Amino acid sequence: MSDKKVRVRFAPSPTGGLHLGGVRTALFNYLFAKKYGGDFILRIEDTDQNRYVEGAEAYIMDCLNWCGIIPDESPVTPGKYAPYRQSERKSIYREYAERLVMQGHAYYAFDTAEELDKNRKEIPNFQYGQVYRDGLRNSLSLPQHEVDQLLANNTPHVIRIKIPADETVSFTDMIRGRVSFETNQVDDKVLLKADGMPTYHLAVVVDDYLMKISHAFRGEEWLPSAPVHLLLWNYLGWKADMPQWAHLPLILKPDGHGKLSKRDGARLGIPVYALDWEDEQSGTTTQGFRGMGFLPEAFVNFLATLGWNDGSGQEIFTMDELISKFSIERISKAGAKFDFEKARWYNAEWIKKVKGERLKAAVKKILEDKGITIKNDTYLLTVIELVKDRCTLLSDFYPQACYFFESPKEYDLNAVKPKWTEEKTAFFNKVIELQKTVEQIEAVELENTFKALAEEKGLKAGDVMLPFRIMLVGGKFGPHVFDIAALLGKEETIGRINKALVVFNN
RNA sequence: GGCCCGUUCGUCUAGGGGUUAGGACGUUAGAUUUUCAUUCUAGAAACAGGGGUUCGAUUCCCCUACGGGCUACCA
Repeated sequence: MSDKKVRVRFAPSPTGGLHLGGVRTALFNYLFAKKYGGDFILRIEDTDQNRYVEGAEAYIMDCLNWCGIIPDESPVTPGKYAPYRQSERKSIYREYAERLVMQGHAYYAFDTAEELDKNRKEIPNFQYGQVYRDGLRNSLSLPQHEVDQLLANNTPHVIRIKIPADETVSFTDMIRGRVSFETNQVDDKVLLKADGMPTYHLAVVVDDYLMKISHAFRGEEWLPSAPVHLLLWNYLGWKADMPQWAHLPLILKPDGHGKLSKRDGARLGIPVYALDWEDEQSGTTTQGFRGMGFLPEAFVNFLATLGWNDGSGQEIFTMDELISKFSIERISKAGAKFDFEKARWYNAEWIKKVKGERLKAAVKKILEDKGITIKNDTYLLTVIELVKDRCTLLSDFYPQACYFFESPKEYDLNAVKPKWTEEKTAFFNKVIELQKTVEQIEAVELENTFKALAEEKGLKAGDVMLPFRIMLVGGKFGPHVFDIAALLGKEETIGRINKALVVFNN
C-alpha cells in the first residue's frame, strides 16, 4: 500500500435493481475503506442515457443504507469532488479526449454503427484496431482537409483510443498478482461517444484521477479492459497516481454455470436483489432479500463470506468485525456459486443472535400486515423471545407467533381425533374447572396440576399434552405448551379449550 | 474463434513439499426436547488429468481438459 489516503469508490450504473454482486463489490470497497480509515465514495455512472432507469439511483442508495454501507461522499452527500453523477460531469471529459487526440493517442472516427456491424459480420475476428483502422473512416486514414471538413460540418463522430502495436501491458492486481496483455489483441475502444458522453473507459480513468481514488475494486468481468485503462493513465500523464486494482471473483448461478444474473431470481424463485425492485415497464416486482425476511446483518455477513474468509473458521461476523478482519490477501480468486440455503442459515443464526428488541419493529409489521392487531409491545417482545429460535426468515414469525394473538382458525384434527375419548373431554373440563380457581396461570404450577390430574384420571400426560397444544396452537409445533398457556392467560386459555372441545367432539 | 482469469467434499472454503487433507452449509443416523424447532454426538463426502522438479507432490513448473469472463458509440 502506498502512503496516500485510502479513497475507494463504488460506481454502479443506474440501470435497474442492484443485485448481489454489486452489493458485494460495494461491501468490499466499504470494508477496505473503513479498515484503513479511508473514504468510501458512491459515484453514479450514468453515461448511457439509453439504459437509464428512473428510480434506480434512489434504489441503490436505499440498498446501501439498508446494508449499513454508508458513503462518505455521494450525489446526495457531496464532498469536495462533486458532482458525483457522471452525467453532470459531461463537460469535463471532452477536454481529456481532445488532449489525447492532440498527443496522437486517440483519433476521431466517423464510421456509422451500420458500417461497423457489417464489418463485424463479414470479417471474422474483426476489431477496430491496428489491422483494420486504416481502411475505416477516421482521422488516421482520411486526409486532413477531409477530417477538418467533417468536423466543421458537425458530422457525428466518436473519439477512439489508438492502441499501440507490439507492446505488453501489465500490472499487479491485488488479488491475482501479475496480469499481462498484448496490445495487438486490444481494440481501439471508443472513449467519447457521438452524443458527447464518455464511455466507461474514459470516465472511470478521469474520475478516479480527479477524485483521488487510491484503490479500485471491481468485478472480474472488467479484467479484459484493464489494458485500455492502464494505457489511458499513462497517456494522460497520471501514471504515478493510478489506483491499485483489485478484480473481484464473480458470483455464479446456484445451478449450472455462469455469472449470476438478475433473471436467475425469477427463474429459480430466489432473491438476487437486496431490496424489492419494481420494474415500471413491466409492472412487476421482484422480491429482494429484505422483502423475503432477511436481516441486513445476515445478508451482509453472507455476502462477505462469498469469496472471502478470515482463515479462522469463524462464520458469524458483525460489520465491525468484518471491518477489522477484512484483508485483500484473503479474497479468493475463483468465482463462488450463490448458495441460497447458506444465506437462509445465516439469517436463522442472526435471528437467534440478536435481541428481541432488534426484531420488534419488523415482526410487528409482518403480523400487522397479516391483519393482527398488536396492543401491547411488551407482550409482543415476550412472544418474539419465545419463538425466535424456530424462525429462519422474519416471515416465519407469522406462522410461529400468530396464535399468541388470535385463537387457531383450524386444528390439526388428524393428530387428536383418532385417539379422542370421552375421558379426555372430562379431563379438559376438569382442567377448566381447576384453572377457574387460580388467580392467573403460572407455567410450572399448571404443568404440575395438569400432570397430577392426568395421573388421577389414569391418562398418560403425553396423551393429553398434544391435544392441549392443538387446542391452543392449532398444530404440532411451538414452544413448551404450558409456557404458551401462561402467556395466553387464564381467560384465553379456558376459552380456547372450550372452543376446541366443541370441534373435537363433533 | 481470439484474449484473459480460474480449478480442494454437492456448495462456501482452510491448508500447503512429508497432515488421519480441517471447518461451515446441506445431507444421513442417533441423543435431548411428552409437539416442532433449537442444541448435542456421530457418519458419508474433495485435492480435474498427464508430464516434470524432488528422497517425497494436493502443494512448485509445464501441458491438456474443464469452467468462467471479455470480445458494443453497455456498464
